[in-house]
Parts: sequence; structure tokens; C-alpha cells
Amino acid sequence: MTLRLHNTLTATKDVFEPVAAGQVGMYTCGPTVWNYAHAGNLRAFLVYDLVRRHLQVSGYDVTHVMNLTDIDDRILDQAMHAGVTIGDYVKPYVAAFFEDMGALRAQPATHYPRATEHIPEMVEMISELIENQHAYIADGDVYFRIASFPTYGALSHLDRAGLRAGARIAQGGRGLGSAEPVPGGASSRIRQDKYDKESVSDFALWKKAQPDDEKLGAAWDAPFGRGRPGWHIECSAMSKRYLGVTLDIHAGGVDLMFPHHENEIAQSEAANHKQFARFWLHSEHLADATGEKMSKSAGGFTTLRDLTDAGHDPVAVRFFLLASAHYRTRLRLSTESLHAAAEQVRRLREFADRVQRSTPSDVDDGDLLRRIGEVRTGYREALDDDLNLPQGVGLVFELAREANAAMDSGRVGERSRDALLLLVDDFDAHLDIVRSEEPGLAQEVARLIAEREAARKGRDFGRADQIREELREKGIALEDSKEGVRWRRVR
RNA sequence: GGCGACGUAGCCAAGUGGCAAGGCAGAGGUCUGCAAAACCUCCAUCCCCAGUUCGAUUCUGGGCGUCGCCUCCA
Repeated sequence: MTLRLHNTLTATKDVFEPVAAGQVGMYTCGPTVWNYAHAGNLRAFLVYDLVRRHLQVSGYDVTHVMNLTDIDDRILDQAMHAGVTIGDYVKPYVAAFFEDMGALRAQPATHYPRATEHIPEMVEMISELIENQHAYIADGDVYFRIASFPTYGALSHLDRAGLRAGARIAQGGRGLGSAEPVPGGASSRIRQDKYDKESVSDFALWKKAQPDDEKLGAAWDAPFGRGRPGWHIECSAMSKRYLGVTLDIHAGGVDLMFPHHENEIAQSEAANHKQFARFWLHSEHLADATGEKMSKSAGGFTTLRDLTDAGHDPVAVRFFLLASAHYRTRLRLSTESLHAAAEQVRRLREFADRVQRSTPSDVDDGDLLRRIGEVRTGYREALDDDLNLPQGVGLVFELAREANAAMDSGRVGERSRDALLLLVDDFDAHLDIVRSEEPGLAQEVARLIAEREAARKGRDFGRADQIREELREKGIALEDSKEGVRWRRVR
């Protein structure tokens, strides 16, 4: 069995092999923590989770790095409005991001580097680029010289002649020189860095500190002047720090392909003289109800909180985002689809539960045993074929029906039951929906409730509230009532 | 304007040169004290037109439609 992944670089499904046997270094573009992540962002993050899980299933030891962009124009603007430093501004959104990922059962990444905590690495890389003529200083800003990197555009398959034309102008959209306001009030800042570039397509590595930046805690010293990093450099610098110069896999949403990933390649390869990433994976957009890409400016902006407030189980959201469509096809968010996902989750859980509890009959049905084997193989092959989870899940449902019928008529013996349990493990390795409660959770909750009751009796309300808060973070809500303390899952 | 993707049942969606997975919703049934769960049955000439082929939903060309990217974006 061979894992094949669609590689944007080659535009084909290529057999995956890491540089070092058995070990995979994967870098994925994480959130810009200027707001809550929306469902489209979450889809991308869950796709990373799927890639990572399947690599693990395939026997690889995965080092997964996901950055947190905690400095960018939007953050600066918002922090300014709020009158706080960017560090303070970002804090609740970082927390919300981790809460969301937990609720969606994404495995934690190995490292979550933050841009503001890796300024030295970025400064070093920028210095290197200036030194070897791939970057230049212009009025305190530092720009990457695209003309110095002939293969620019290879990933997104855009040719440089087309880019230079500033193509949007032809459409009457916002041209490069236009100062037309951008939704969100970011216009003044976005206008700032457009002077003295050798070429319009050159992008900023470093932006000269503005007076406001100092107040916001967004300025750092560097040999080429005080300022702050441009957006792209963080990924190049941080991936190198944690994974070395060549990544096995770099993943992100399609909208990052150009210019972000293209710029990363240019920076990294110009600085390191080594291939930056061997496999580029891009997940498709989530569309809103109207069929258009979900984004803040378009208005269709749904967060996980919105969905859970509307009564959707985060695990159903996970299933919807991951299993209802292949990661490279557009998926449309709708109440009906979420409901369908919830039903599928319920059925799979019900099935897993039934298998676990069933008492094997005396004889095994040979046909059933063979079918289970077929489906396990087919499932594995579907995932190996560029992570086709929807297809794999289809096979599982087909078998679940057959197996349920077999259990109805007592035709599931010991061997079949064991095989079914393995199948459940197979699909849950990716879906992670079966385990509805962590083992021992009820006992643990009961213990904590007892401890909290003792604390309350002793009027140690600080401790009592601490326990309640801890449980709340794990998704357990406590309710004190006359009949005693009740607890329930809230996500 | 340039580049690219997609169009499969009421909805979501997988897929293949040879009888079109799966899920949701719907209809009927089995089981059940009733219900739930589970199971059974039913529910698609794969956007249109040409071409290649013994055979096309799948390949090629054209059309129509939807969407994405072209320096804010997962």
C-alpha cells in the first residue's frame, strides 16, 4: 500500500516519501489570531489533522508545526482601535483557537510557534537575503527582489509577466495604486508600504516602525532598522527553526498558494539554497450558503461558536468538514448538511457501541468475514489515494448495514467481531468520533465534583470555582441544584 | 482581461471507458405493549451539443452555468 498525495508543485498525485525514512516534518499555516476562526479556517485546520493522522496510521513519526500569526495589519488596526498592545489584543483569540481545536478533536501540533516570539530568526534570515542581494532596503522597509528569483510563480503556475501587469486594474477592481478603502478600515495601513519598490510585485520582508507601532508593542530592533516583520517571512523562519531547511509537507488553504506560499518558497530557497518543501497540499474553500467562499468581507462568516450556539455538536461539525467532501473540493455549509453529518456520526457511534457490546455467536459467517476484510482494505486504499475519506466512509456505511443485519440474525462470531472492532479502530483513527466520553471520565468528574463540594462546605470558593472552570474547559458544565450537582457535556 | 476548477437524485457527495458508492430527507414494511435503534423495499436516462469508441457520466472539442486565484485571505 502506497500513500499518494496531490502535490500542487507537480499538479499530480505523487507517491509520498519523506526525506528521512519513517519521519515526517510537516508545516501548516495556522490562524491569524485577529478574530475567531471561521468554519472555513477550521476546515483547513482539520485537513491538516487528517493528513497528520493518516501519516501516523501509515507508520510515520510526524513532527507537526502550526504557526500562530500574532502580528499583521488587521491585528495592528484592531489593537489600535481597542487601545491595547497587540499581545493583549490577541490573547482571547489564541485561547479561542485552542478551544475550538480541542472541541473539534484535532490532535495538538508538536509546536505552535508565534511570529512575535521568533523575531530574531526572521531578522537573521532577512539579513542573509540582503547580503546575498535577494532583498534590498528602501526607506527603512526591506523588500524581497522577485527579479532575483527566476522560478517565482512555479507553485501557483502564474507567470511573472501576468503578475507584473497588476491585472485587476483591467477589471475595474482595486488597482495597486488605488487608495480605495478596504472593508474593515485597514486602508491607511495597507497604503503605507508602497513606496520605493523596485518592482510592484516585490513584497515586504520588514516594515519600518511607525509611531503607532511602538505603542502597540509592535516594533523590534534590527540591523536594517527598527520595525516589524512582513507576513510571509515568519513561516520561512519558523519552519526552518523547527523542521530544518527542507519540509516534507507544507499545507495550507488554496488562497494561500499565491502569494503567501510562493513568497515563502522564494525567501527560503534564496536564503537556504535548498528545496523548501517537497509536497504542497492545498485544501479547498468552504463556501457559505450562497455558494461563495466564506470570508469576513463577504459577510458569510460562521464561527464554531455560531454553530454550537445553534445546537450543532462540534463532533458533527468535524465530521461535516472532514468526511462529507474530499479536501480538494469545495464544500458548502448548510444546516441540512450539518444535520446529515450529525446523523452519520450517530449511526457510526451506535454501530461501534453495538459491536463492542455484542456477544459473539458460535459460528462465523465466512462471507461476512471476507466482506469485512474487503472493506478494511478498501478503506485503507481510499485514504492512501490522496486522503479520500468520503469514499472510505461510504464503504464503512455499506458494511455497517451488512454487519448490523448479521448481528440481528446472530451471524457474527468471534472472528467477525474482532475484525469489526479493528474496522472501527481503522475509521476512528481519522474520524475520531466514536469515543463519546474519555475512558474514566465519569469517575473523574464525580471525583472533582466531590472535591468541589468539600471545598464549598469549607467555604473555599476559590478552589470550588477553579474546579468548575477546569471542567468547563474540558467541555463539562456543572449545575448546582437542590437535588445535587449535575454535569453535562456542552461540546 | 489572464490562469484554473467545478456542474452526478429534493439536499450533501464518491466514483469509473462496460448494470451510477454512501449519507440526509421522503414513502412503504419487519420488529416492538408503544416508541427508539436496527433491518428490508422504493427513490438518477450523471448541465447541453457534437466527436472518438462495440460501448462515454467518465476521453476530446464547443456551448451554457457556478465558483476560485491574479499581492487582505484557511
